[in-house]
Amino acid sequence: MLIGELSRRTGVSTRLLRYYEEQGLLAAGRDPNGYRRYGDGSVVTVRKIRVLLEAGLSTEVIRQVLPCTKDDGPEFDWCSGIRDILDRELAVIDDRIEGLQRNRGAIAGFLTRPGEH
DNA sequence: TTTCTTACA
DNA sequence: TGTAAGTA
Repeated sequence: MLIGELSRRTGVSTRLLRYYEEQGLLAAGRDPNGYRRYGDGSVVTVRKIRVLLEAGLSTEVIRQVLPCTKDDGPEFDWCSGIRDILDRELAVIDDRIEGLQRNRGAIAGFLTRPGEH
């Protein structure tokens, strides 16, 4: 199928589909006229990419993790060092949460202080 | 009409 | 990401 059909079947814009390819997430063949040609598997690949993206993973992490996903559900077939990569992601998220909690505490403090208005 | 690349908002 | 331009 061409990019337009893949776009309709996945709900992802052609712009993004080309971007995914540029990021090494989605493979595409080429027709003699230069048009990208996709196989049926591309539909599930795009769905997996979306799930992973919604988990907040960067395209770089997805590139490493995608080849180790199972055909059906987006999730994994624990090969290579996927666990380490994902564990590291969890750690950076925890760090962000800590920082946000500090921000929250500071702002909440401003609100509990009697205003001079 | 659809797709392609490049580039700007 | 959307969109414009100029093609094939």
